[in-house]
Amino acid sequence: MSGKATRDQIVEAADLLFYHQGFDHTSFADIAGTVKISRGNFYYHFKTKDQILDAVIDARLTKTETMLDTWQAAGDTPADHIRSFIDILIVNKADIMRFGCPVGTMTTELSKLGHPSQPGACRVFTLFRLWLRRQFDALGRVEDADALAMHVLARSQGVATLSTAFGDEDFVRREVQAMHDWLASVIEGTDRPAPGPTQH
Amino acid sequence: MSGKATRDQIVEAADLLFYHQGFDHTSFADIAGTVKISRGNFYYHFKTKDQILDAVIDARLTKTETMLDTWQAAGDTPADHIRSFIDILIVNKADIMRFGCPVGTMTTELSKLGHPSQPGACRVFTLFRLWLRRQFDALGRVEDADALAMHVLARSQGVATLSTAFGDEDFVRREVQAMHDWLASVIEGTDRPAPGPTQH
DNA sequence: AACAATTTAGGACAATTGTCCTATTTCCGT
DNA sequence: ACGGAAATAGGACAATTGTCCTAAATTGTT
Repeated sequence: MSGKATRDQIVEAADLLFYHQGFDHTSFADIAGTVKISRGNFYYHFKTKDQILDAVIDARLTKTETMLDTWQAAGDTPADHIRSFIDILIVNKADIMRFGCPVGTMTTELSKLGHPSQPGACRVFTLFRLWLRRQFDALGRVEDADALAMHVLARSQGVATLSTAFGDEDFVRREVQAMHDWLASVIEGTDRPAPGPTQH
Repeated sequence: MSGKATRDQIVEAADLLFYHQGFDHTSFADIAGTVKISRGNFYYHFKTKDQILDAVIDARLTKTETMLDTWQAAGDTPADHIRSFIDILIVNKADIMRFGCPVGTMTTELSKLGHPSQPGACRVFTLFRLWLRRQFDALGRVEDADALAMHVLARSQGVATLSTAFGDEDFVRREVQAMHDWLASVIEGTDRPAPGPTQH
């Protein structure tokens, strides 16, 4: 088999395992088991476990970039783009309720471990942040575009964390709807909107 | 030394280490190192690592219950009580920026590990949830009190996660202010408020 | 002071960890 | 078909893990 293909399989399996079990709790044996490769063969592709982590982060970065580009290229309005981001919570609801947000949980774990790749993992957040910032820019909220982007990120992270804790599907739907309502008030209102959940 | 005192020291040290490094990544050697106790002595107080985890969860439950009772007993208005909760993000800002929220990060980790004590850890969330629910009840928002409580919890969790990722102190202050503004609109408004961040 | 119960220290134990080496197999250009 | 490079398998290695046992030390009571 081509070495590149094996390497990709390792990265893909590690990506999933890091998401499902966490980076620290995932062992070489775990990855080898899913890829069906001997443990010794790892050393040919990656010298250390940290190198696998960096490869996973790189893969996530490019995958996220591609997804955002696709949404952008769909040609909808900036508001539609933001709505697409919010709806990740619905589309990936099953996974998020079991394992949380891949980005948030990994950055938190790496922070606790004091791992040197924490800033790298955080760059995925930055990707979303800058992309959302551009959408709010296009909506005319130039001065507070970054604050609004961070607000959307924070709301999403909070919903993800609590959905993992409680496993309450209705809660997720309710909060997603509240975020959509909030976004609508941001778009229509000339004045700054007051935040909070609406009823449904 | 009395066995009870040693046991308490173990639980206290484990509590901090689980918060700082995560449950899985914390070893008996780590705890023994901070308590200055021989590794063998653990077995007298706790048979397994999971028993230590349960003891830590119990300790957090009673500590949280005490804190909430203290706030309640202060005799302020329900709105003041909710404001006290929101301000945890400011009071514990330094720790939260380094290690995240103790409750959120532990429930997430235990979920990923498929650990049997995950529901136990989640009970700390439930403590906050029911307490917040009572405050919104007292404010007259009886029908949607639980939804409002979950909303406050989610916003706090989101701010905690992103503050750990980015380490942005201003972001925390901004979002806390936005939560206070939102709360004010919930209290004053007869109609259901529209959510979102206000400017400062 | 002597005794029994509680508490502690030190280490054994098998299993697992990440890392690394070497022999073997597979692949591809000639 | 052959030779050299790429890729893989299998295992060695020291270190660490959670668990568990036993002897020694400490404590409190008589």
